[in-house]
Amino acid sequence: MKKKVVTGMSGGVDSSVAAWLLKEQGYEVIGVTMQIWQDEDADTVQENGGCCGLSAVEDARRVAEQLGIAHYVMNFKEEFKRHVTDYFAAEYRKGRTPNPCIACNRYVKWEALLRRSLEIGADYIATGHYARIERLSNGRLALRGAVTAAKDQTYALYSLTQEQLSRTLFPVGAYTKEQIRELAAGLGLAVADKPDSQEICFVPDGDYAGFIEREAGAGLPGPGNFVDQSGRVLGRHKGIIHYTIGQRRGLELPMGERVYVTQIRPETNEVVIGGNEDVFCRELICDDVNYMAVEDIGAPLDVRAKIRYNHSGEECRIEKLSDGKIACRFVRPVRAVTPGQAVVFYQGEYVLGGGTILRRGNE
RNA sequence: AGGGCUAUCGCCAAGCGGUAAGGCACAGCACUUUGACUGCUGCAUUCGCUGGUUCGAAUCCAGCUAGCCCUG
Repeated sequence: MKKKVVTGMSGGVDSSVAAWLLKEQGYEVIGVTMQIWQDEDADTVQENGGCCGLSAVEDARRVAEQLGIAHYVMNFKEEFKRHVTDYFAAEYRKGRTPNPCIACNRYVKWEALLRRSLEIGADYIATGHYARIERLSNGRLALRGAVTAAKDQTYALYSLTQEQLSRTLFPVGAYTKEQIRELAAGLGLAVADKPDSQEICFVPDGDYAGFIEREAGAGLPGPGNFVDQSGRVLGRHKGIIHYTIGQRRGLELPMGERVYVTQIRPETNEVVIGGNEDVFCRELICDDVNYMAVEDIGAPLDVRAKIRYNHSGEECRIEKLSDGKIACRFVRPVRAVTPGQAVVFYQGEYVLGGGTILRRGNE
């Protein structure tokens, strides 16, 4: 009997080809487009699409029809609002910098979508992410980097549990982006040339602060002081939610040299400013850890860590602390360790695990 | 109300008679399936104001205005 797989179809090239690949592999494919943000609103439909683009449903439906597979729309607006949108605003309000894609994967795709998929009798869920899943010799399932390192998306998927991994298929992970586009073109899919998505899907204009203001309304932290390391006031800032660690642009501080945000202090509503050298450090602490390639870690381990989505990774030694947090000490200083962002640990091409950055370590 | 100094792009700042450097900020674009970083491009027909000298002035002269400092 054919295994059933629900494929999340965003209307983009990757997930479209993913659905086709699975069908070719003999699965019974059910295309599902998640309704997570706005309603299909013709005048706001953008060309860029995206992992959760606004024109998603229409494109996905057309592809499904072309591929000869079933297609449904599932409403996850509530889950998305609670775990992504609200979380996003709450984090900024606390002076942290969230990664909404990771939250969306963790709570919306691999909790809500997976649960509902299993409920309708599916054996797996699949997406168009560039990653591979492999069974290790220790019996654990782990993510392995995509064949094209440049497109690798394992960073955004580090939080998947063994149970979730055992129910997941990433068919495009074994291909390069070029191959995927060629396959799409060969199939005559209209989305073959659709641009890659970028920016936060629910903030298509890039103005995330404006989004938070519109969504959160009143009660946001207001203007405060820009200060230097020694506490000297350098100017006024527009409110803590407008800044992130390592940021230079938008500060409106003519200091004569380039200056960057080195710290955000929600308690005092201050944003600390410093030179480029001040945004580097060699240690960080993370919590909310998910172990993937291993069940746990004992002795300190030398691994490679990525501290943001587009990060080549840096050698470091990780050590588990008594409270379950992990201290990560880098061989070379890393730039802009940012609370709220994820740190993902790699052993070779495999994801060992990862966590949420809490703060810089004690240097 | 005597004496001195300074007034060049939003901020800082070159320029010293030959036809407005640079940095920061800012804007746009590129890069990017998070926020950032980074890169590229743009950004004073005009030098506090008014006259004068000169072939030619931001650069010299005079007056005015403003700010700073010193002296009753």
